[in-house]
Amino acid sequence: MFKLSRAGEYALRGVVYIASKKGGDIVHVRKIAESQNVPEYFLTKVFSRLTRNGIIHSIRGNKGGFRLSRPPKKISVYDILTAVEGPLNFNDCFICKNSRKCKLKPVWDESMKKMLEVLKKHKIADVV
Amino acid sequence: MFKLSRAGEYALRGVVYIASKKGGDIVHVRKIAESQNVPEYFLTKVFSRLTRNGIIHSIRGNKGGFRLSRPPKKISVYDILTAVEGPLNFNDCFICKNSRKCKLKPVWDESMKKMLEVLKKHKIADVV
DNA sequence: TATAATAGGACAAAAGAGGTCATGTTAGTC
DNA sequence: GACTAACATGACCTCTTTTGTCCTATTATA
Repeated sequence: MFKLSRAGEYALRGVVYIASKKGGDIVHVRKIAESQNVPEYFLTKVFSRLTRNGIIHSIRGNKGGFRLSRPPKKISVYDILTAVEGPLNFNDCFICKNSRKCKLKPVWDESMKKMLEVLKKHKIADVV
Repeated sequence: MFKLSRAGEYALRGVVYIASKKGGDIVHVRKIAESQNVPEYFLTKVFSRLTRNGIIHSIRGNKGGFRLSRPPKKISVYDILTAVEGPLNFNDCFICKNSRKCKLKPVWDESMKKMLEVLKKHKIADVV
């Protein structure tokens, strides 16, 4: 049930990899894919989601690549996962769509909230 | 990513339904399926997992059915989900299988732990 | 013995995840 | 300006997992 998707995993590893490079260094997807032993084309997809969501910045054209769009201490694990997976919306996880007095949903929501708090608290700078 | 499976949802709703009945009352799967508007045969499957894992007790034969195998205040949401989904093992969710000094895994583990604490804390008696 | 319930395996259908590819766009370099 | 090497994106394929159905066996009651 609570499994991290490949996309999420690759995104985290990719961002950590970029963060481990010097400040404004531009990194190619191929380089990352090779170093992390991850399928290149798939990683491209994942990175474009990170780009669209403002986590990383892409430079197109020859000599292009990616760099972080803000310092690692300002990017949380949560930011990356939501960028890749869409909002970790616990309203989707409704238990009793039928009854609005369902008491299970608050439990589920609370558990999600606790989890996300942890993911928000930890920044990429902490895990490089 | 963090979506409750149908199996998990049905299990929770089924157990809550049984708990809402009088003490030792025996309930038929068909009855539950109808009242919860859930596919009967699938619910059968889910319930057999709950039975195997000691959450509910099955009575076979004519006039058979299910009842809780312990009082609702001793059954947590966590118990039910793990019975249905298998252990919510966060070791499966390894991020960097490669490097054992990966700093992402502790973050993931911590977030899982927080979430599961909530699911363990809340008992069926609280949500009936 | 008939009946009505659970047990569980086999299997089909549907959904989702993971991965690949082809084509387009962009910008640096010669 | 042409060439080249990078990202952007949509289409598509494959594989796995989840969800759902059905059939047969087993069990217990009346």
